[in-house]
Amino acid sequence: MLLQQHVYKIIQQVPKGKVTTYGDIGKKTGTKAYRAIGQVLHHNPSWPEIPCHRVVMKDGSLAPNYGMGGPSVQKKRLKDESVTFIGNKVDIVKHKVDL
DNA sequence: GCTTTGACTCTCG
DNA sequence: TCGAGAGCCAAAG
Repeated sequence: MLLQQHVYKIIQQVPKGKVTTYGDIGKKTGTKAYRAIGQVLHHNPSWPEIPCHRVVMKDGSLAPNYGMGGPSVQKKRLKDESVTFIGNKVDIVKHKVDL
């Protein structure tokens, strides 16, 4: 399966109110090209299909160059899904989904 | 068609 | 503990 499709599938498996990391996706897909995952998400089709706001860095930080108005929107969306924040980072310890 | 760069992570010094 | 280098995939120039 293409890495792209695999990544999409993993993200779709993330339940509401939970988040995942690039590293986890990479491990799940069995690839070490974490950058490719970000690249794929950058060119993602649309929101409902690919909730890239549920994908954060390993330490819980949001993407610095996040589109659609920057990380603020992503943060807002996550908050709307009952995701707690620690300063400007996601509470990855509590919300990191264990696939 | 090849080269460069990018929403990353891990390992070594 | 912090900084630098390597590895991998995909899209754009």
